[in-house]
Amino acid sequence: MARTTMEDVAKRAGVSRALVSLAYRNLPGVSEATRERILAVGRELRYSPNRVAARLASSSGDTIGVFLQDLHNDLYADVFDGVREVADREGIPLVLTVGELGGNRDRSALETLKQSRVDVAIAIGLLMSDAEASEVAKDLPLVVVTRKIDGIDSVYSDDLESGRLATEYLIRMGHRRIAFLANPPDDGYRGRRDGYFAVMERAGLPPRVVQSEWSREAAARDIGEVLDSVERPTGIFAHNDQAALGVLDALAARGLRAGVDVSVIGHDNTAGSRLPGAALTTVDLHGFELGRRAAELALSRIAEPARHAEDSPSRPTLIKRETTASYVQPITGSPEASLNRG
Amino acid sequence: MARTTMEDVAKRAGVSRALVSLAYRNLPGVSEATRERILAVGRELRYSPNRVAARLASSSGDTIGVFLQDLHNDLYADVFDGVREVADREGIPLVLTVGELGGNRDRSALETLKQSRVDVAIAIGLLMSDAEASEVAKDLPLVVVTRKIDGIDSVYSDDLESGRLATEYLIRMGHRRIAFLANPPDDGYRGRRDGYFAVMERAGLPPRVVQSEWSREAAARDIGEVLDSVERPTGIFAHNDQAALGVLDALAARGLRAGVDVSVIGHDNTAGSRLPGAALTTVDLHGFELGRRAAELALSRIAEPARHAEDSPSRPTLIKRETTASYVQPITGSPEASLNRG
DNA sequence: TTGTATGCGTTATCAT
DNA sequence: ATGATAACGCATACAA
Repeated sequence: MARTTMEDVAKRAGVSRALVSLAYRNLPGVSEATRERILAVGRELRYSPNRVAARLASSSGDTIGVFLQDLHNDLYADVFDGVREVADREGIPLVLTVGELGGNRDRSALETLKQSRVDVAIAIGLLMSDAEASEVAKDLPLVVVTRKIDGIDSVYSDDLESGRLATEYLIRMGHRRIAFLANPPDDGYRGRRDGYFAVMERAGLPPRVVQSEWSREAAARDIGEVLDSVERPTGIFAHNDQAALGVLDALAARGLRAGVDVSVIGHDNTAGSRLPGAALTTVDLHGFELGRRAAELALSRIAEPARHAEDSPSRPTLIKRETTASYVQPITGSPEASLNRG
Repeated sequence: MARTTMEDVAKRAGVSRALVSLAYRNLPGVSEATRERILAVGRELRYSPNRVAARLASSSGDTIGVFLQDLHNDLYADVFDGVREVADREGIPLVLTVGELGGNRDRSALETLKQSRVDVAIAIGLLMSDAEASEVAKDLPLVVVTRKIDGIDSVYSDDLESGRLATEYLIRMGHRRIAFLANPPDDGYRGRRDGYFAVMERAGLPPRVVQSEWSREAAARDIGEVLDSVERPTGIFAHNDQAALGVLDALAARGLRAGVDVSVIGHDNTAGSRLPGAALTTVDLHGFELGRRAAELALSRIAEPARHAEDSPSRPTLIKRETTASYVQPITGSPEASLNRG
């Protein structure tokens, strides 16, 4: 099965291996006639070039590795699409590797990429610490996406701005009790929180952070406790859409209406957020575009391995949908009312 | 950068390459002392084994290729998780390849897998024709998932049963005008439609098929026309969740309420369908489990390359949520009323 | 245009 | 337990 080698084809076609190699790669140096003949023989013998051997022999591998943190997160799929668009354009093969929700697989997945001798790896949604990433980057040129790490090519959306956009919007809508549903406190991924804090402080409002994990279920559970408290927030900014959907779950479970009883903002503008039922207000970080820029950086890294690390930041956009609404002050002396007096 | 080879380590440790190889693979034949020393030297030299070279040299590659039709479809992510669970257990590396919504990439993606010399490929959501797949399978052992092809290992859920489950449920809920929103008429993927037809015929109801494409947007567009017609269906069975969500879009755009004005059933029980807003009634085909079975078949194919192709069918499950409800007969002489007289 | 020789970094066989 | 050496299938610099 796929046992025939270049040698076989060469012999059968009465030429040397070198010619077969050139013929299959559409390189100059072969007359059109012999190329035809070689390919014909190849088909006849069901020859299939061995990429493994090719990559080992070739000095100029030119391969890009891609690490995807989670196949269930649509944002990453968007980013991947962007990466692939430019990889296709350049005719560069992609080698994929997939992580796992908590980030426990980051290390081994990147290790696999390194051992596969990709020239550079695009890491989408990496969770390992900055220090660990820098360590990896010593042996494997990295381009991190949705994140910024000093000394490493970084493609990201301005998370501080995201935090500001979301929080300011809620405040403008009249909300005062605004909670931030936070991701686990790993390195990186602090911008949204910082933006939230900055705006809350400037507005003289008390921040309220709800720690959670990397899953919709955890988000529903953790925000649930807060929803059951007396001082229930009227606005919630979740660190990403998955978490925001968890908030919607928690609201639904309590008979509360998103966009009516509580306003919710997510982050990423993922496919799920666009759902007619969800209609989640969210912050778009333009995943496809991030992917394209990451691939461009990867290419430039291949072309110039020793160049300085580059940053490629961009601005997020607020997408207003139906889970946010103006805060309407309750009629009686409820906790909400007293808050507004303060 | 990752330039040091086994040779370097061997030299530095004062042993032969062979020993280094054995040491790194935890194979017997190396004394514990020298193994330690070798690994120590390896770390010191930042040595990273070259998988490419290893796979070329190794006779027993034992690698599984995985083709994913679409990164945006959560079902495939579930299947992948299942595949990976058993691959991890067996310590077998996975090589990934990603397709494209219409299926235009099926061919080249499988070709890549073949050229990468994987021992067997698990094809998730393949769209190419049975004939084409059989052709590919001549050179690359295949395990197709969510599909059944004669002569090829097939892991699938009984789609005929899915079609029956969904259609019968709608009929039991009192619906009479039930439409099927169909996927493109490729080879394979006919079961749901056939099940729909069978049940409709048995019930003496006129079937109504709405042809569509592989995307949510197309589904919204195509079902939209039907919704605007006079003989609007009261129940809609969509070939998968993506399409069903498109139906929800179309309903929302017309001010119609899913589960009230029109009942909708999807297929796959994908994460999106569980959304609180969507709350889509759907058919679960247990993706994770499909993935595990596919991986098992792949393993058995590696162990016994010449064995006969095997089928691994399973039964789908109806998941009742909120987009379906009993059909309530309109009061006046509307089209609905006249239908029920007939 | 075509052919030859050498190397790529391993694994695996066969000695020692 | 350890070492020398032949594959593995191809790319490539060089010679013809």
